[in-house]
Amino acid sequence: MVEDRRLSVLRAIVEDYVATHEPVGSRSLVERHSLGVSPATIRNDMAALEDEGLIAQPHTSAGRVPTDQGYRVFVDRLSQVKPLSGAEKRAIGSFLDGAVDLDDVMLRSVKLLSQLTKQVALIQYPSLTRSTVRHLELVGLAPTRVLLVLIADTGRVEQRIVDASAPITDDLIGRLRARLLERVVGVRLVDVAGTVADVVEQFEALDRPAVTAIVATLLETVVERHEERVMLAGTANLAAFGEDFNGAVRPVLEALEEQMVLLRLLGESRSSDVLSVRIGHENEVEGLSATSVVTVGYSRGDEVVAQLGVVGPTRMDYPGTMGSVRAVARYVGRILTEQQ
Amino acid sequence: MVEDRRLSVLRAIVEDYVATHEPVGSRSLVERHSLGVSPATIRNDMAALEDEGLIAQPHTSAGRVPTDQGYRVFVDRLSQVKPLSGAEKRAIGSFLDGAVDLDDVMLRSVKLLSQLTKQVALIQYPSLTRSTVRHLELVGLAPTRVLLVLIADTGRVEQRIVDASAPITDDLIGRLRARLLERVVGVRLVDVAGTVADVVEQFEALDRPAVTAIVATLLETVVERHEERVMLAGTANLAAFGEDFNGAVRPVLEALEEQMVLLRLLGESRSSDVLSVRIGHENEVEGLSATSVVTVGYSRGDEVVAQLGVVGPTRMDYPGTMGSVRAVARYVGRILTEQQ
DNA sequence: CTTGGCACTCGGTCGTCGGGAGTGCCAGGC
DNA sequence: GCCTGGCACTCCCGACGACCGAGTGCCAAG
Repeated sequence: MVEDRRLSVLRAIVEDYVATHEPVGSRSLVERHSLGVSPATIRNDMAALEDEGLIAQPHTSAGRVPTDQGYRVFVDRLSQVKPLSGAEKRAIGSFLDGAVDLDDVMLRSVKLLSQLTKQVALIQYPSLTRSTVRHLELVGLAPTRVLLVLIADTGRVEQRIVDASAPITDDLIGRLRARLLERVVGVRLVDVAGTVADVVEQFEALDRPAVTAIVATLLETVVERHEERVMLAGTANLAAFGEDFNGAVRPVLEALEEQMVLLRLLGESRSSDVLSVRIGHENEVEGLSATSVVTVGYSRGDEVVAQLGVVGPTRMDYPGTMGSVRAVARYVGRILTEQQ
Repeated sequence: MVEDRRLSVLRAIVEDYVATHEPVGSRSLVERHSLGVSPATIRNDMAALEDEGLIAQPHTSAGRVPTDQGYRVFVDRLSQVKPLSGAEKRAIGSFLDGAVDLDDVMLRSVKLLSQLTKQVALIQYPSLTRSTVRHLELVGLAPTRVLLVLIADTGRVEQRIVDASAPITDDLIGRLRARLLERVVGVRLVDVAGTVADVVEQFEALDRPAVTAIVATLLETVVERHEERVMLAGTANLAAFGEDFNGAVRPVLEALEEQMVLLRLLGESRSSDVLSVRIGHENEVEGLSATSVVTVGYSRGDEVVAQLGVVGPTRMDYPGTMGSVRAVARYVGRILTEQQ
């Protein structure tokens, strides 16, 4: 009973702090929430919550502020994901429809998410490794140069210029193309290495240098995790976080410019379609210890193909953010699935 | 003679202000530069420069700061582009080599430029409209869906999913592909509309809906200025500008997130390979009136195909920035040209 | 366990006050 | 005519101190 009220107090503190961005005191707490007890009682509860490490005071005798642990408890036990309003859902639908290709879907989704949440949004491209090859094309560019284009069934197109440093005739390109096509179309990318292994041997010694170069590039394209590309939007919203935590903008921007960091952020909860929330120091990425990251996987068909999410200040509106992230993930999944 | 000294004073003020970020007074000016006259004389010159609108004082009785016009004069008449050091040139070379495709070249270049200048760098993709079609591919995805891939001789690949809402057989795809190939390969993109105009007529009535949809998408792809894509890097450096002009970070970030704005920034000096410098209010883009934009065209062969440049605070190191921008543009041009 | 009372802490704001940097002007010198 | 040293003036900035108010912790009583 008492324990319950304490948690209510914690919830109230989180909500007020998120709304006002100011440490919240016992008096304003009883005024804004009908807790049915006096400020003095609240103070006792607060002292207890502080002992548990869920809230803290910036300075002696100032209001309380939730700690990372406090947010953790709030997210795990005290809040529910807030579903979007009908208007918001319609906005999502109309915003995402009309995307012309995969890049466009990614771009629109990430912009939308940043606008909905007023935070920085990220989206990872659908995984290539799990998908299959839909088509492969070789185009001669110069005597020794070939453009290799690989089209996956996710709609993703990868292109590479191969410099074979050995002459490549159009005839050779044609034969190699045909041979490769019969070996890779419909094959999962991860399996391509196996199916093309003996292709080189099937060509005359004279052609082998060129063929080897092209096949090697193909394998690179397939193996290198090119699905690990991340798109970003809403960095302007960082300035708004900054109101309070100014100066911390720089490390955040730096972290966000590093693809590797973004991948770690999204990757930590890989291949799960359950909302993941990492709060403050729970993030292992340096420079993002004052931010929280909310991510979720999105699917194509019934398989989770990548992650999307947002980065924001720890004092964010978790229920709302989680609702938006989940909703956008579902819409993206729907679009990818339909676009099969 | 006197006029000359005044300009020297202006140059000294710009250099000191850029170095220190603080208003510069008459005394420190004579100390740091061997002007051969007394502070009082400098004060007279400063008063004259102020009358001409080239410098200003933030408050009565503070040092002077260059105005946008002052920077203008500095750039036009008082400074020379600073060539890069040998080490820097080598760094550029090794950094840009090893790019695997066009996207990679763009990405590496823009990152490099942002690191060299410690500012925000932009690069525009090579213009598609001026280039020719190298290859075109149609890939059937679903009964009514086709993936259209267009490869330009710049190395640029455009992809579109076409939903014909009419069945498309593999046979039809094959015939259409062959027909289109003979009409578009080697043709300049701007001329494609002309060469494919009568293709639809050559198919049976039954196939026309599908063919029309595909050709329409092809025309869209060609006409829509898809070359107008811009890549960005170094936004973290914005935080460093912010030391002084804090709070102004937000509008800048917002402006930079808008593709249209970036295009205007780069486009204003279109198709010229002469360094363009727009200072402060000379920029028509709202929110960037406290920044300067240095851009230059880069070429493929002997034709200027797009622009690249940087955005930084008006108090930037113009000679150094201009040197870096020009150098990177030359290297990018070289790579694109070799990669013919 | 709750509550009202009370003393205490401490951050933020405001006004005051020199110090210092810098200016503009003036009169004298080259 | 231009340069220069001197001088009074302006004004920003940081330090200092006082005050106010919000908020706390503790205690004794209900």
